[in-house]
Amino acid sequence: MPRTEAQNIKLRELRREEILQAALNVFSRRGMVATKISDIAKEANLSHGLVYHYFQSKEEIFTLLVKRAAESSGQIIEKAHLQEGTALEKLKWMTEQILYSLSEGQQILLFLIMIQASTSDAVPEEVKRFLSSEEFKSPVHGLIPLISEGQQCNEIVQEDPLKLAISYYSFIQGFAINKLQWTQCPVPEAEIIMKIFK
Amino acid sequence: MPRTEAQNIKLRELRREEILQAALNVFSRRGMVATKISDIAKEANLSHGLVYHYFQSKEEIFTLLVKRAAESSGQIIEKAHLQEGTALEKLKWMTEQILYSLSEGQQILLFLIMIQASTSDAVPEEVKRFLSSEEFKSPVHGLIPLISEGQQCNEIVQEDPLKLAISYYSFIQGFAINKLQWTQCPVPEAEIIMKIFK
DNA sequence: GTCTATAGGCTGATAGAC
DNA sequence: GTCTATCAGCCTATAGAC
Repeated sequence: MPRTEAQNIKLRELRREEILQAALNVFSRRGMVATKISDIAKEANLSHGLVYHYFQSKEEIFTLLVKRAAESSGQIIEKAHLQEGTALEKLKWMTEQILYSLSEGQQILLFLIMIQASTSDAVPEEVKRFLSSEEFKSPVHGLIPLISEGQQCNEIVQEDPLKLAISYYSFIQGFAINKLQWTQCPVPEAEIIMKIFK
Repeated sequence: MPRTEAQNIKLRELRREEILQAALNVFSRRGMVATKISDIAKEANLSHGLVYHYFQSKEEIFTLLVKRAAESSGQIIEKAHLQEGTALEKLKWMTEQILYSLSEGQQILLFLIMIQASTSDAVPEEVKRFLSSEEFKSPVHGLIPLISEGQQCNEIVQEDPLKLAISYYSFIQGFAINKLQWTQCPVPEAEIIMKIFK
């Protein structure tokens, strides 16, 4: 009995995910340009020709991962807004979530893809367009409303919210990089970084 | 009258510097692999063939720049140690120096080369060897003595010095990246980041 | 010292067998 | 769906003219 159409679509989707996951692993450590299609194929245990059966090009794969990373970083800020408690409590919750997600699993790899995408000139045009489009909201700007809210009820120091947001996000990005360089580096407590708001 | 030998050496050294500077400009934005020798040549206004008259390979140029960046980041920590004042004052002085140097000139480019070198697998073997050699002392470890000193006279909070050093250095690295992404981003005051030590 | 021309190798992408 | 073989283009590095 042949597989139904729905099953075929599902299988195809599964295989695409396998390839995307493999690509994420190699892209995040080697960057887009230095990664060969054959590296991705090897990581996913299939032939390089097959990668092109599922994706049109290396650039398409990279672009998909960048969009996924952007979505993921947008979601955590959204979730923080929806959290119970004061603005400062929401920020602390978010910080704990991020530090935890950076210390386990592959969330950190999405983070690094995002850093690559936004710091390198050698990325597909579509990535550049996406990052400067309305569709993409930078994490720094997503943080500002939360910080301003905290300042209004005097939970957070009266500094330029933009500078605070940049400081906060710098720490997060920098920690992701540190973690990649040195996998077993200890994870600082959320309280340490929260001090910049006090 | 022909140039003396000394003048020739000097001229050669100057031209090498021009090429190194051009390479730093393009490497820092595109990464080593995505940078073509012809990109460097174009940036330095000379032919790609001539680059090979002064350097053996693209990898040699990149490796030289990594070593230069490592030296530069080591120097700032050394200078901080030699500064007058308490440990906390030394740290603040260093933070101001770094934030200033990241907001002007090309110091930031060396910083970014260092980040690339230590986060990417796609770097020359010699860079990997250098970064894991005794010769190279990571900034995080350079900071620990200063932090411990501050803790002994109770200027600095009694937290794991390693976690404090990681937090501090994460912020610095992250800010360098932010600055690259968004050149006109405002520079936070040193006081903001110094709060993590309080 | 500086350039242009080119060799040689690698890789992204495709074609076609199974 | 999956693989292997291959094409075409690009890039590093060299050779050789000026």
